[in-house]
Amino acid sequence: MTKQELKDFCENSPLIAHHAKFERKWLLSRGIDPNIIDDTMLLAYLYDERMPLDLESLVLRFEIDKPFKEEYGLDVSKIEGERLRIRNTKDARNTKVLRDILKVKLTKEELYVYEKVLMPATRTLALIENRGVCINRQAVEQLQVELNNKILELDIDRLPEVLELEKMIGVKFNINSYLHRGVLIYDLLGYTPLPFSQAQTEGGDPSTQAKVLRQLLLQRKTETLEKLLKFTSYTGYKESYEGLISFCDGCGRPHWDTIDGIDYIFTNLHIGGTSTGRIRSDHPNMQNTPSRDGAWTRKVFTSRYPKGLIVECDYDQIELKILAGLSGDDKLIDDFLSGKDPHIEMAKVAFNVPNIKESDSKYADYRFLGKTLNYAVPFGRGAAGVAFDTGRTIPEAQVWLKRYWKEHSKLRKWLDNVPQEGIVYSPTGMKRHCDTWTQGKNFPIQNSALIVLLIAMNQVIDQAIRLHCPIDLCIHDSIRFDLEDETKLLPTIKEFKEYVEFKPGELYSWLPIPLTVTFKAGRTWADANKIKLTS
DNA sequence: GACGCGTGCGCG
DNA sequence: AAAGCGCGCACGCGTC
Repeated sequence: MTKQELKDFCENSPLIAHHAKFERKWLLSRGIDPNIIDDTMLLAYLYDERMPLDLESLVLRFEIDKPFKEEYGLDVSKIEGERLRIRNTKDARNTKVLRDILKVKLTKEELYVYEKVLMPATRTLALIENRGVCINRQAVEQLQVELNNKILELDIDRLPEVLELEKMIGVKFNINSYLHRGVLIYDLLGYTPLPFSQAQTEGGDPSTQAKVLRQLLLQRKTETLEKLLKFTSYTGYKESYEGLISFCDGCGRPHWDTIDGIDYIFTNLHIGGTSTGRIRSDHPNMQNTPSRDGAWTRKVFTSRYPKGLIVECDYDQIELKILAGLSGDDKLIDDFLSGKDPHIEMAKVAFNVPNIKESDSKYADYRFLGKTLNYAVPFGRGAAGVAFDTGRTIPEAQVWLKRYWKEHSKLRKWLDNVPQEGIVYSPTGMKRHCDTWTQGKNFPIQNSALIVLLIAMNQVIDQAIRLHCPIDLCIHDSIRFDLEDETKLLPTIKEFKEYVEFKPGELYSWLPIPLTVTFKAGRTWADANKIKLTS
């Protein structure tokens, strides 16, 4: 078969795949855009998100075929010739049977979201993965030196309590050992453990996580604890970037490559495998690159083009808007429609700072804390948790929570009516088998937001390529682009907006709030907030 | 020496 | 009665 014949066949015949994104990646990188109409991996995921999704497990689970003692369990790349042909024929037949079995098991709503959103998304994600994320290798090496210097400057080994600890245990202090940290903080530095369950480990010991240590620091400042906090975050970044640039993943595939002298990271974006429908990223995980305190380390990610810009498109408080729409909570909806910032509104009441202004030096910190509460309290964070987050006492938090729920009575009512366990449906048509009530409350929200992102990306992906501004990453509620020509920034995002923003009721009939985005752009990912364009 | 689990940390 | 949810990854620690 010639390449042209393969192209004609793949683009004109209706194909069934198991793992369509994977097949598409290979074909798309060779200029073939296959006409895949079904993906048994996605169908199985929609049927039961807890199931193992590999073909062999599914074929056995639905009793389609007996296990092949010799063939299955064997790496396909190690099978050759006639045996490979037999194996592939069996796989193809089993995939078709599996498709027919699964399709009748799904509801009309599930099939709708499958056909209209998830199947097209396998193509979108394949195109994104094939692009790769540009990274400056020299900058990474420089960053490692920078972080090393910061770590050395802290001079942890010379701190009196660390010396004492080493004398006590007879080995070198190890920041990664929770036993070492526990003894150092609670025994040698003499800090009193916080009285919150959130400040304890699963085993009941006082936790040594940074969040707890920051609370302890508010009570009593010590040089050792301050340095310890910095030390953990610096070593964290260092390890994170070391992982990023290590040549191979666990399966021996390179996940970064040099093409025409430019380095790229090729992450995997998985559409299945999460309980809520969210996209996962692994080998390496690009969805957890530092963006808060360590945002400056993102300077190693640059545009692949000499005159290019990294452009980021973030949805404005999408999950909170969906929560407002689904619950019909008047207070939340009014806040959004009157243009108030719900996070700073939350901070004003929760921290008792009604007059905080944007010019205040603590404004950003308060807004961030308000945001954590906005995404925690509705989903079940209680008085103890809120007290822990805000540094208030539990009785204070109880009073405040009571007021919050009184103001958001409709939200409360909606949340109380979510099924306590078992199958929970999202308005998108997808379902989840929930173990706890809090999972049930969270699922429709995360899932509805995810579907918005997928629809937006499906709509914008081809335009983005056409306008020389391809998508190269997505992180839950944001889409990352790499713009070739910086002078085209304004017209490009103006066109993108048409595809990614939605009017009230346009996507979800129950959502009376517009879904808007904020575009940010910059020379590197670290300064992709220098140019900011809001609706 | 390999493995599972717990802990902690990065992100949304 | 009390409870945030969703991920991936690296490391320590204990077990086999």
